[in-house]
Amino acid sequence: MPKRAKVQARTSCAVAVSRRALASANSSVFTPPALATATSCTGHLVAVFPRRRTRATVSPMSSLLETGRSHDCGALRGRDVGASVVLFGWVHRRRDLGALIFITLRDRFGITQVVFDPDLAGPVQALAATLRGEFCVAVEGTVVSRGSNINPQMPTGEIEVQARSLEVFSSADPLPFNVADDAELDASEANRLKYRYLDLRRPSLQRNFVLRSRLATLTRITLADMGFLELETPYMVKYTPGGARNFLVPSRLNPGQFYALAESPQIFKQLFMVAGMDKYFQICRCFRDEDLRNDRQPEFTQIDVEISYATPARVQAPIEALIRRSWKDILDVELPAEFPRLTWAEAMARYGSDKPDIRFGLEFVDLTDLVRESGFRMFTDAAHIKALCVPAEHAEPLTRGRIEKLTELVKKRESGGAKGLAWARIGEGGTWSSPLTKNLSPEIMAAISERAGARPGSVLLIVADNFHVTHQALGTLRLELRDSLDLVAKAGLPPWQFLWVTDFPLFEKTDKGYVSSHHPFTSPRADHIALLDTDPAQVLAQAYDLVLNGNEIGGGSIRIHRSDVQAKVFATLGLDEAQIQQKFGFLLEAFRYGPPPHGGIALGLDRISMLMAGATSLRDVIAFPKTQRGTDLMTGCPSGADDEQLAELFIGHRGLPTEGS
RNA sequence: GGGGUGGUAGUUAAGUCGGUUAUAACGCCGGCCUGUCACGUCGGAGGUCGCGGGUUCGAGUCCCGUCCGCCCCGCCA
Repeated sequence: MPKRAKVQARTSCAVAVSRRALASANSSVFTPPALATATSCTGHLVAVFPRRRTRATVSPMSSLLETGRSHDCGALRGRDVGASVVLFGWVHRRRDLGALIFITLRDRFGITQVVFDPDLAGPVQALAATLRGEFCVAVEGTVVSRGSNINPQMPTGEIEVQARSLEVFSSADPLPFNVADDAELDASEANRLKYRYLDLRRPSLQRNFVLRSRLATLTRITLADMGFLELETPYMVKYTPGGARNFLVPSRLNPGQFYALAESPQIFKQLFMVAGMDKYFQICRCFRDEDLRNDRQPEFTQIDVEISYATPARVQAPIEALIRRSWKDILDVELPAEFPRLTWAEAMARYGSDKPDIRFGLEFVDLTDLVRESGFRMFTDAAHIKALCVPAEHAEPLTRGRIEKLTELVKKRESGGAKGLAWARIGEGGTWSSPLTKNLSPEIMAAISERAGARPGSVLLIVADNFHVTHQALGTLRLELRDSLDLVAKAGLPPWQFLWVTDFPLFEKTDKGYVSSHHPFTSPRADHIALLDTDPAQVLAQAYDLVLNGNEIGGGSIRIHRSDVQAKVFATLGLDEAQIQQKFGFLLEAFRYGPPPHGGIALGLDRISMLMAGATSLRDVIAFPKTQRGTDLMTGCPSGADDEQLAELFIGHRGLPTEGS
């Protein structure tokens, strides 16, 4: 309250000063004082130093808003010197040298310096002196060369605008954090979210959203050019438990019943295929009531695609084209003509991940057959014995102490829970320095070194356990070494490494039986359909993920269009006929009426934007994101609803924590 | 549900072993300054140390609880 009053005082003082300045000026030079009044017809503060006009019909009363801007704040260059311009924008910085005042004016296109020269601008000067950071203003003036004072750091640094008139659209309270100091982020995450509209003014975030917008536009252009139809699916859909938790929306017209917010348009896009839409896409919001992460928000945006008569290649080709075009147009990066493909089994065997980062080597070396008969208990008991061989040129930092830390890492439950980490440092002449020397014969050690390509100075890191533990532990270790040894930069590969991972298992076995790895509409490989009856765990899916630098940015599959196959999959998942009919009856019914074979994919628009922008959090590419607890600090959402509305929806509180409990 | 980490002026941070008036930078307010560009310079104001309780002669600091931000595991078909 006092703060606001202060600002208003400052502002009205400015009016008085500028009036005084106007009154004291040589009136013969000015148009009548009434024309140079301090408030424009639109109610904005304005100070005008009238130009000598050839046509008296131009009314100086007209606001600069009416005039409109002639350029954005990133447009002017040396070639524009002499031009008369109108700029709108925010006061980025002010440098008040007393008589001479510099203002940098910012909009989303750039920053331009404005100079208020008392010798030339007269009464405008007094108003200019009242400007503060983030005032929203209009400036009218002449583009002049900066002469010997050019600023090579700014695209507009050759020139500046010599102000003739200034109009303050609105003043600004001192900001809760600095918008102009963008390079060094000077705000806490909480404040950034509370004042998101200010955070979004920062040039770096503006760049992210320009990029995101271009990506969305390119998606529409590229896919539409290829004959895809942009179609919409409902957000309010039938609640089907299983999979991600749904947000529920109570139905007033159907008391006690709920819609679910769609966690994906999956079923509807398949029905589009049944409907003959052939090639569909949508830039679509999805909602999942799961815990948040740095790269997971409860609502996020997918580029959703489905095509009829699909094969994996026919889905992947247009996606590759879209990605290639986006990287070319937005980042000016040429991507390879075809992205490499790895089966899931290969990806796991070589990288211990279904989304491997292939920007650096450090692939797993399988030692199982070499050490199985070694007689060493640790190895004879393990189904999978694999190693990472850190090349000599990168291995120097791996001291005993560092290896000790890595051992603790792989023992953690979340990194696989390995029982330990065996290691060996290769010395001159190939001799091992390792706790294993007393357990392994020289022949076996030599054979391991040879297979791993170990040379003097190399370090071997070995995990022996079951499939899951060995691969997860070494996969975690591989990424840790990537970061701590800076392996990506040292590898020197192109910075964008795309990869298709294919042939995922159709099911995962859990305590409660089989669950879909992808979703229950994913088609098994044609040659694996028979296995559905005999060994579901072995069935591979016609599913594919698109991976970029170790991040899953999309996933899709060929769908089941045969009701007999769909029935077998449902049965394997343990659904009985009643459940199937209740959840998916309408889909199976649709499949009775001539469904085309079909398949598709969904790409994560947020994640792709994040990676393209070089951002480290999904929040930096989502305009109004939620906190990790799923709240919006700016609006205070979620919130309670009033009793009247709750009664209308037949909703009461049950088991809600009460105050003080 | 679990693990980690943080919360001190408008903002970002420092604050030692528990001890004098809680410190700095930026921002804000006032003065000076006609070529700055993170302008400079002189001065000033500004604090519920997240909140509640406890230990103590004395708590920003130690203990217990709680709220909130962030990171991770589980979870995300």
